[in-house]
Amino acid sequence: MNKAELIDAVAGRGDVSKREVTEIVDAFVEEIKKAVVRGDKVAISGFGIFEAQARKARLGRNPRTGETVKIKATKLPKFRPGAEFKAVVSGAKKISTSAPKKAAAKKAAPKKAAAKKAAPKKAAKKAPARRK
Amino acid sequence: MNKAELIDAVAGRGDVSKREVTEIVDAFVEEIKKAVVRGDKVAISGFGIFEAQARKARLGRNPRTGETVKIKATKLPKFRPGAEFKAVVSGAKKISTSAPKKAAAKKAAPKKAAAKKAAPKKAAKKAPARRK
DNA sequence: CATCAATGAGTTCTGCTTTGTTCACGATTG
DNA sequence: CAATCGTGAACAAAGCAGAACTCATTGATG
Repeated sequence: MNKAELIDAVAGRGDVSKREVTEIVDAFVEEIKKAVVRGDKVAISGFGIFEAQARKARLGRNPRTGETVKIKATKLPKFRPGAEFKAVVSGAKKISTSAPKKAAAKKAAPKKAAAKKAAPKKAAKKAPARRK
Repeated sequence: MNKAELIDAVAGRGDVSKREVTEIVDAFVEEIKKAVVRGDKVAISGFGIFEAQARKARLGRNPRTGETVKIKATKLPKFRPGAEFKAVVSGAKKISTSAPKKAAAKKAAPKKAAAKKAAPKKAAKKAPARRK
C-alpha cells in the first residue's frame, strides 16, 4: 500500500475529496517531521510516538573494500508503536472496523465504542494470565 | 506534542476545521493499522514505511524474581523512516516549509512551542533522576 | 474542568536484532 | 520519464526486547 492507496482508503471512509485528504495527510506528516526535528515527541494515542533518537559515532566498514570507516554520531527518527497498535498487529486484539458504514454508523458508534471500551479492558487484563 | 496539538497545527495550516482534521487523521491512522494488521506495508514517501515485523519466541525473565519466562513469538508494528525524514532529523537537510501560511501561524506557534519545548525536555530529563 | 483510560517508568539480564559504511543496479513513485 | 528509494555485499558494536507488576503521569473525552 502506498500513499495514493492510503489516501484512497481514507477518502473512501467519508465524503471527503482525495485532494483534501492529501493536503491534510501531507500537513500531518510535515507537522510530525517538524516536531521531531525540533526535538519534540509526537504522541498519537492508539498509534504510537514519533521522536528523535540519538546514535553514537562508531566504526563501520565499506562492504566492498573492507575498509574501516567512521560513522558519525547522528540523530534519527524513531516510532514507538503504542499498546493498541501492538495489540492489533499481534492479534491480541481485534481492530475496530467497518469503514463504509462508519459514516452512517457514526451516531451509533459512540455507544458501541463505549461498550467495547469496557470489554477490551477486561479482556486485556485476563489475556496475559491465560497466556501462561 | 500530543494528538490534539498536532491536529491544531495541521488545521492551522489551512482553512480546515479541527473536527475535520481529526476525522481524517483518525481514518489515516486506522487505515495504516488495518493494512499492517493485514500484513501489508504502508509506504508514505518522504516519511517512511509501516509494516509488521515478526518476532521469534525467546526466553525472558521476571525482573522481580529472576524467574525465566517464555516470551511467545509475536508480530509487531515497525516504522522505517524514509531517507527524507532521516535527512531532516539528522540535520543533513533542512525541512521544507510553506512560507505564507507558516508565517501567519508562526507568531502564535513559536511561543507555545518554545514554552512547551523547554518544559517537557527539562521534565523528561530531570524526572528520572529525581525518582532515583 | 473532572474523570477515566492509557501510557510511562522502574526493576534484571541476555540473546538477538539493527545499524551503517560504499556504490551499482533495479524498482517504485509522482 | 526523471528522481528517488531499496537492495545487497561483510562485519562488529550499539541497541533493543521483554518477562511481572506496581505506581505515577499524561492524554482523551464528555
